[in-house]
Amino acid sequence: MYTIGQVSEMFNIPISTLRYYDKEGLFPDMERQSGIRKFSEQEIEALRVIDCLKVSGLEIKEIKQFMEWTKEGSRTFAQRKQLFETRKAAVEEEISQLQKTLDMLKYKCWYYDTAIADGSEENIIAMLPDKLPPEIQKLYNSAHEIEKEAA
Amino acid sequence: MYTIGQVSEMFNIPISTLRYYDKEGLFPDMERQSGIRKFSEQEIEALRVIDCLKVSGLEIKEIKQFMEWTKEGSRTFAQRKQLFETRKAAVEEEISQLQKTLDMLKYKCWYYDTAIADGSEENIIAMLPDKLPPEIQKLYNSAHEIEKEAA
DNA sequence: TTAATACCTAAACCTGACTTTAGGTCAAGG
DNA sequence: CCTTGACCTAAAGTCAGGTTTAGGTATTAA
Repeated sequence: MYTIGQVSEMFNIPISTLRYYDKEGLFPDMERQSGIRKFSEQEIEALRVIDCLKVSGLEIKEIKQFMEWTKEGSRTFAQRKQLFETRKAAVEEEISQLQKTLDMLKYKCWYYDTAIADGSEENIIAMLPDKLPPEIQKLYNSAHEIEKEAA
Repeated sequence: MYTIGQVSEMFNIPISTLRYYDKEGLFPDMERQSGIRKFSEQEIEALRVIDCLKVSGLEIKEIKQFMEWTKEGSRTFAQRKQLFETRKAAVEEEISQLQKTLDMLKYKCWYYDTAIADGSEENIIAMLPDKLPPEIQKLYNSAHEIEKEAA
């Protein structure tokens, strides 16, 4: 059993945030001893799930909904599973968005590397939009949503 | 040259957002014809960069800063390159966070699959924290930040 | 005994990124 | 001529997710 201060230290989350989460109903079963919150393993695991769902794009209200399902026992297994499946798909989608962002960033890094070496952007601009070095052209196309044309 | 309405359609961005970006200084060179905004290729490319930097975690103010650098010409190549390098590192970091989130989500999917099949969580709980099936154990460890212990 | 800590609440406040509102200009079509 | 549609501005409003403030309790340490 941990106090709010200990949990705050362990997870590097402000105390005010933990209280806010509690107020929002994210720890529905948390016990208290003369008014003082006692975080058990259950709440610790809840914190990991909260972080996971938050990162996956869920709002606090929706996370609360999930926490309520867990209180309803085996009746809600299917709903909970569905939620995680949906979140998984969302995160996979987000990763692939970030990969595209990364392609743009890599392209821009190359762009400025080259501009610095050349002292100007002129040479690069002359290569646009399809005479870039092959590796760079791939990044450029990905970042500009240019699909390979039919043969 | 495009009107704000055309750009809004092309990129699926609300007109109000485009005006907001303009007001925040994200299109410092945009021309107008009798008060009406004219989006050129320059602003179109700016929009792609805005999206990229936004996704990478930059705030609007910081993106404005970048747009101002581009106006200063070759003098700011190095700063701009540095910015993209930093953003690249940030996005790589975020992707790896999402990978860990994905491990948690996969673990939870397995968890509820199994719980549904068993009709209860008991069997699973009995396997915690280190008697899970090997593949699942990996996900669990990753999601719970458990490093492999020294041999 | 008093002063520092660690905890508590309710309610106000903050921030970023938009969105909405209210009121106005201007060109084309019926 | 007058209405419709696409544009414009300034300013107020919204929303999520916290954070801060103000005031209070309980335990411990000098």
